[in-house]
Amino acid sequence: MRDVAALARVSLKTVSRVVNREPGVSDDLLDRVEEAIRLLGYRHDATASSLRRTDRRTATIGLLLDDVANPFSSAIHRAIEDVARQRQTLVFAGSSDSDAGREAEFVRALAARRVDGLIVMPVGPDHAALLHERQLGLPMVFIDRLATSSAVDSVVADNRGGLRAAVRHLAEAGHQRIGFLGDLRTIWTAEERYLGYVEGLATYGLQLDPMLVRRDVRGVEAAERATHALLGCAHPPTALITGQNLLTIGAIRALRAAGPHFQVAMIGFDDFPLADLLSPPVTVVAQDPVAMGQTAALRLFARLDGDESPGKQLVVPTHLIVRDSAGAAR
Amino acid sequence: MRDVAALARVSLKTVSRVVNREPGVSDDLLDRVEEAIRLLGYRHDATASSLRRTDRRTATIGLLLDDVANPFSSAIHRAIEDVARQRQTLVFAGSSDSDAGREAEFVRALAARRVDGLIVMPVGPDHAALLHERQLGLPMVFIDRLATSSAVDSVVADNRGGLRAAVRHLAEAGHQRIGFLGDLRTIWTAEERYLGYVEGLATYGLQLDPMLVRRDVRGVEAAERATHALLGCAHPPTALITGQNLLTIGAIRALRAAGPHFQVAMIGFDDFPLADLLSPPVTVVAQDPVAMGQTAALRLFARLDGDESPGKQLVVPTHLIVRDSAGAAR
DNA sequence: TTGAAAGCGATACCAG
DNA sequence: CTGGTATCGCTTTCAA
Repeated sequence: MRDVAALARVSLKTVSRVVNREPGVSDDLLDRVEEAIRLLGYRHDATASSLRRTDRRTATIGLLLDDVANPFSSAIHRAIEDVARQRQTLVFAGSSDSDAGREAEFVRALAARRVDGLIVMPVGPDHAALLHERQLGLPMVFIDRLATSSAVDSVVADNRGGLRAAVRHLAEAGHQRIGFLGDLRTIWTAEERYLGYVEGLATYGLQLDPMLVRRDVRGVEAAERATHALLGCAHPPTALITGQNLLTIGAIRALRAAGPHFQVAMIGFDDFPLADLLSPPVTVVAQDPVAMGQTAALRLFARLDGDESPGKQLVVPTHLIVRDSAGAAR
Repeated sequence: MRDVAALARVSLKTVSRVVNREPGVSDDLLDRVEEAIRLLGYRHDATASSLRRTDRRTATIGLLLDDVANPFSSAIHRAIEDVARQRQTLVFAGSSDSDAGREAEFVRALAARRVDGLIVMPVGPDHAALLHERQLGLPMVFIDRLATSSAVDSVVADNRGGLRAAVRHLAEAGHQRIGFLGDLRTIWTAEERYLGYVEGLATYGLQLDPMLVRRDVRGVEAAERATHALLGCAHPPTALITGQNLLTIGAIRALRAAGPHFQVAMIGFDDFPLADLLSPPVTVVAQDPVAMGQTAALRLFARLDGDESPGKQLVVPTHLIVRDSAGAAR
């Protein structure tokens, strides 16, 4: 910038005005500066700029997901990117793999780079480390998992409602023995979905049989094993609800291995591509990751624009997509 | 940092030494400084640090993909993140949507934030804007699409080899009329796969019938329409090769609509989850996005570590996964 | 081992 | 409309 100023024979401040498109620069100087910028291949340094600027904005946000390669997470990521771009904001994305240590490390790294805000899918129920950063002044929105503190907003899916709808659908088809596969119970959504399952059973007059429930199941292969175990027990379920997208896939594999067409009805939580082309097509409780991402990003930017109201808890509806895997009890 | 120095009654430089774990600070002062850091909730400012530091590193890289939500892209993203984390480096991720304007905008934004390097899936054959940034000093690795310049490295899949293998597999099963669906021909991989198809036909003594080829097909729905058109023509193909993951899905939908079990054999380029559970299971040419991402990241970091050799072109193998959708001609 | 002073690239404030 | 000067938070250089 010094070089530009020297070449254009103006002051530093004038170059700064041109670069920031501030009004009140004569056409003559404006041309000279722009010419000098082109000649020297000058590139504005946004980091130095934000250091000196009063608002200290870096036009940068952090996004911490469970795994950027999971389709649910990457759909959220994309939705957030689209909102951020309209604000000329770049997104640092990272994966926690449900590991509190990685979460803490990532948040530290983001804070050190002075991101303007953070959207995070918290790893566990203990938000102390995250809230510590929040108190130090980092605006924060939780996505997919509820905040207990009113210092942060959260955007979550209607997990319980979705599970109740799934139970209802199966109960109305005559199922009495409905199994459930759930992710790590430290994950908020896994707990909520389980509670929705329990509520659903109660609502539709069904017994909760602990033998039909497998929790803390993580990943495709564990789900496959858990489903096999469920099918092999003394009184196997006639229907199965899976509480996460990878668990759904594992259960489908196990049911498929047990017979060419499912002998057991099933409903998955979270829709996935090609669910309608499997045999049978898989009934699911669909979430809306795009709406969740958009909502979270808008909330964060509202905070950056000065919204100081207490933390909101925003719930995005889920809805049952009836395909064919959850037919009548046999 | 000033406050920390004041509270610990030491100089700024001493605090800097403690924060950067430089040797040669007495235990006494070290304790005092660490205590002050804790008391004040001091957070190191990595942006100010890199501004002053001689190497000017920000420990930040940019990653520009076609769409962060595409499973192929997000697998690459994850692999790059894992390599970057070992170097304490954060990743800015973004989607170009195959739009040259968005690509240029994103690269500008990254350059302004002084990323240490860039991994990019170039939108089209014209790399002028990207190479301009490269010349200005931004280390750059192309992923998935070949660089024509020796100033950048590229990591690509063996697209032609994969396509030839697919044609061979179909030819050996007796197919004579093999159709092809390709993405925008401005995309390097789309062109390469088409050329591999043409080469394959020539190698196995088959005629290239332009009526069986549809190019510039973009997205699931367009692929569905193109497949319907292909099936409806005077001499329809007995087998179909799709040149991209979304096109594969569109073709599957169209074939499924035409009959419960594929009347037409097919092979998709790029593997996808559940391909083995469809009816019939889908034979594909699998890429290895994780290896591609790792390789690209390692290449970039090698450059950052001072490797000044001419740009390398690294090819990651593809391999045919034979399932059941590409059986004998009927 | 420790610190004082200069300066990274930019913006803010105020004077002309 | 334009420019000089202080300063953002930190590292570097060099002297003590």
